[in-house]
Amino acid sequence: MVTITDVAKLAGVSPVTVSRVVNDSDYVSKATREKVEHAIEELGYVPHFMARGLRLNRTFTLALVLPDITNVFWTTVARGAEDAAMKNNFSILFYNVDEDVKKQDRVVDIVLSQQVDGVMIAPHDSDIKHLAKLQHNRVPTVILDRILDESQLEHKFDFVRGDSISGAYQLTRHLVRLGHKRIAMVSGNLHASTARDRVLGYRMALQDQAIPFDEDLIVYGEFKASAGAAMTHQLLDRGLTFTSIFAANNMIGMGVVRELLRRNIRIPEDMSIVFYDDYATDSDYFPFFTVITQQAYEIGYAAAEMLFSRMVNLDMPSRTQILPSTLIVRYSCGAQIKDGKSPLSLPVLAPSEFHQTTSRVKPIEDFSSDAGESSAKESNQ
Amino acid sequence: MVTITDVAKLAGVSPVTVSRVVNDSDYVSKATREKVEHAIEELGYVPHFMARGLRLNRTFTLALVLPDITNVFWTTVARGAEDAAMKNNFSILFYNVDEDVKKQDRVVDIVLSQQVDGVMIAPHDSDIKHLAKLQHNRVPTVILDRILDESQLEHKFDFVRGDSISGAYQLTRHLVRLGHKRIAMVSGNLHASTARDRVLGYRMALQDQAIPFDEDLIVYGEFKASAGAAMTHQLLDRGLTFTSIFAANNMIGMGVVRELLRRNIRIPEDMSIVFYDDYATDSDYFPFFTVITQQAYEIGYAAAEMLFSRMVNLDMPSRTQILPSTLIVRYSCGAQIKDGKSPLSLPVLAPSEFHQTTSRVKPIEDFSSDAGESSAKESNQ
DNA sequence: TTGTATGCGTTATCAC
DNA sequence: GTGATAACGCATACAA
Repeated sequence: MVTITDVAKLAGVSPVTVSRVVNDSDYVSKATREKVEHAIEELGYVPHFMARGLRLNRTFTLALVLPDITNVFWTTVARGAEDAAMKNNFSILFYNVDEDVKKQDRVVDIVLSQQVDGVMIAPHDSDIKHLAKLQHNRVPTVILDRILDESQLEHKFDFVRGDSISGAYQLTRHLVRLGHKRIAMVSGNLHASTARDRVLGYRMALQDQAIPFDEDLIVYGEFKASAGAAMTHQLLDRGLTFTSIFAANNMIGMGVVRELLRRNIRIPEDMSIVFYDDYATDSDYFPFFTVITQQAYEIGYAAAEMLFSRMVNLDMPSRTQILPSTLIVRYSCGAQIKDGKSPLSLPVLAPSEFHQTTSRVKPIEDFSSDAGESSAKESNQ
Repeated sequence: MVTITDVAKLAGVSPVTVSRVVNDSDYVSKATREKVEHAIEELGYVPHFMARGLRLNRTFTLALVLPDITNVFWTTVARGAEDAAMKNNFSILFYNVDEDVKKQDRVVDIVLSQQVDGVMIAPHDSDIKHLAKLQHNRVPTVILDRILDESQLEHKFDFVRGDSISGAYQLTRHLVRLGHKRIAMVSGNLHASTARDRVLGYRMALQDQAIPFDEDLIVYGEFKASAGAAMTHQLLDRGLTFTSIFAANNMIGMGVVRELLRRNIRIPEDMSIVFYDDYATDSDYFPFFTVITQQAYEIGYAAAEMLFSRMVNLDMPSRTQILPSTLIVRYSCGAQIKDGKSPLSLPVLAPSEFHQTTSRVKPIEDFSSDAGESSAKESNQ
């Protein structure tokens, strides 16, 4: 590897001078600057971030700790965070923790070891003590998406999140205005404040519209599609009457749809459905479900920016930034039916048909894929 | 920050001994080991990766350079890579380069500065010279998803990708078997080998089925939804006859759907459509489009593993791993119509209605969102 | 089994 | 303007 010393030798100067050129610090005569730049070019020198970091006690790296990058919501948050980071010449280390406290603990330790300059994390509730480690090491930290009970904590965190209560309120009110009185809720795991807040917003909307709350219309589970399907199954088996379902997030919503399809329950003719969180990056291009959409990109972007300002002043008071959500009305509720429009209607299939039609066809074998390449080829996975 | 020396002092040993305990290296008596571990616990010591890395010339970090994390395909690749990395106690730095050569060049430099132990990159074709920097610095590198012309290169890269030719072949053959003879293709940017290969597979399938190839049925553009819509617009305006559209990836596919909807062209009654790449993480939960799906997770996982093996032996011959793709038949082609089944049919709306129905409703203002918090609140974004 | 000395590549400090 | 020196935290070689 080519070091600052190599460059110095070639340019006939001292390493310090090279450093000054690289960092644009102090005064360097135009002549020597050019000599040095030439040498850098010739040798293909790139500064060694670790060495610099060791010296400066900075890594120019942020950590992003998410439940699962596979969810479009988090994906978009990540994109916002990365753009903000890149703009400031920072890199992003990302970790998936799957709403798993153990994984989260482990990742927090790794993040501390990595000496990142800031952490953005959507934490599991029951992990406050471990999160306190971040404070103890004075690592600037922004809590994403969720609320934490900070009563046990010495210092307060910074927060960036959407407004789940208001969002759930809007979504529920929308259903009520369409005439729904029996609205089931397929909720997330209560360890996350978002799940609790969405239930709260739902209840507040019902109350405001003088609709009785029925506890049996709520089911709780993981923020996953499989859980959404399972919860819907459970809900339907209770034999209650309801005309619409509120899915507590996009993954759950997918599961709800799946289970309804399986049971030949049509959307929206037989059952209306709304999601919290949009279900595709650019879902306007394929509009179907009515959703509350959060400003996911902005949440990520704002979180990174909040870290940068925090780095400048570690002792400023803690801040909370709440970004509004937006109701996007599409075809998955009963409204359009009444208006006589032609809604998107999901297919009604017998379970057997369902599996038949979404068959997986084997890849062809009679066809060599590797056209012009002669490199070794493996097919193990 | 608490260092190895602090621990040593508290435990009454030398720093080296602490190092030995932390790294499980050499012999340490049980008694001292316990003393040290106790001290570590008490002080909350975490090893300093940068310092260690400077010494060992390793960072335990991989770089993942993607076009755009916002695309579910890349998201899933990222998840696979992260899981594989985590399993080996490695972290992942991720970068979006948006098919932009400039951004890519910049990121390659950053990645070199970061001294990562390996790089996974889905590169822009016209950037071979810059990619060669990675080889020049002997950074293990895996090329994701694409093929590169390596003729200018001193060394060869490792590759992990799906088989675009075969996949496109299958997708096209599927359409032909359903009776389609005029199949348009909305292709990606030809700088990516995937775009070229998908066109190739498409042409080969046509040829094998003795269907004439019509150059005017292909349009080229970015791998983005907006581009997909624009290309479809362009294609439709040519006034040609065709019964189906092959979208070269999921993003493009979304754009195609959008433009068809805008023009009141029904899917699949008026136009069949297939995508290369699935359009949602768990699209089985919301089955609609017929797609070729790649083993995205496995691609990411395999790429990381390939890096690990490369680290062990930098001089082993270069490898190419090609993962098969799978055709998933759903409702977006003409097949189900002939069978008399009830397909999912996208809504037919006049453009005005379209915008009306997918309206964005303003968030409610008469509702205080911040229930129990007293922290400062900002609303800038 | 444990400790001492040294250096990884960089930059802050101080000297010239 | 430029250079010498020291230090960031850690792990290796070698000594004890």
